Amino acid sequence: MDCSSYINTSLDLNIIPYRAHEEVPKKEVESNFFSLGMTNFSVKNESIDELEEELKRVTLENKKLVEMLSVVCENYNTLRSHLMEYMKRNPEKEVSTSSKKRKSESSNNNNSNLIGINNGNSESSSTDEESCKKPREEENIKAKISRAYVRTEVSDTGLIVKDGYHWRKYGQKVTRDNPCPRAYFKCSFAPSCPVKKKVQRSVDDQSMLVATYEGEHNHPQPPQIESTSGSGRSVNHSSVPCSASLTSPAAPKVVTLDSTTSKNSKDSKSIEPRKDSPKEAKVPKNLVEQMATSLTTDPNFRAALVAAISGRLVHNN
DNA sequence: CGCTTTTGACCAGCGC
DNA sequence: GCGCTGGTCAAAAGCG
Ligand SMILES: [Zn+2]
Repeated sequence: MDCSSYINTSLDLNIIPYRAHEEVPKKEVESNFFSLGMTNFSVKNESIDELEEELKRVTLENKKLVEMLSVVCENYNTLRSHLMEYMKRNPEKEVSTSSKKRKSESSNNNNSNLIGINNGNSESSSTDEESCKKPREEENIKAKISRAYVRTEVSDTGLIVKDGYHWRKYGQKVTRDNPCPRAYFKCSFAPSCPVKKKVQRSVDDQSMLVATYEGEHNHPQPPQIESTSGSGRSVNHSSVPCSASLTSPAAPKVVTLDSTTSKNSKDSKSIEPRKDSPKEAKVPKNLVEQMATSLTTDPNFRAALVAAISGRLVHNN
């Protein structure tokens, strides 16, 4: 198991499209390789042991990097949800069908929107097939129902999806088509914020949480520190590491990033997103968070992000 | 002490 | 009308 995990990890690392995080650890790696080469020249037998040792260290670095990646993914998805909210509010004409009935829910299925949220673990992100195919029809974007597939550990029994908002659970039901219970959440800002969400495990993959969001937040995210412990470094929004390919409408298969090895039960069942270990404070994490917060609340930045991502979406189609 | 979670009761569509 | 099912309410319990 571990071996395969390691392999996956390094594979992920190869995919990492951004460089900001790489630089510091990369130096270490390079120096490791360098000393490794030196050793190789001098004694061959012992170099094998050292090789293994260096391999371990490099693997460790890989894990760190993957952790960073997951952090960045989380940040990205937070930003993305902000973006969705913004885009939906922009053409805001039809505020609410205020559909709480099943029939209207099914009728709303047209403009349902799939988004991915990184739960610190693997995540998948996909946008709705139809509404994205025709971004010209801006009116499709104002979908009030979005769906997120979140990958968690099977051992994690909690139905908690960290998306940056505070939720209050108000119900739980076992549905007929799924042995796993479904949890109902309301935004903690209710009733001023009418957003609700349902979270249920996928029938096929018990490690997959399906979160269905209804409505849009009419408030910024609560001052929640969103980086996971340890590796919160800089926030690099320029790349889109977590965007996954679209799902076929019938089979919601999702592409996931394998970062399960990096999150050794650190965040598995706690809503608390941070348990900052003081050791890792070499980097002014608070500064980074401040920057991220100011960015996410800056309408100019959001507008720019909207433009960039919508352009990307158009280009993809 | 205030907030959240739990959990059974209750209510409203829907199919028959 | 009746039963099934999904969604919500609200009192009690739990937690920091
Ligand atoms: Zn809200």
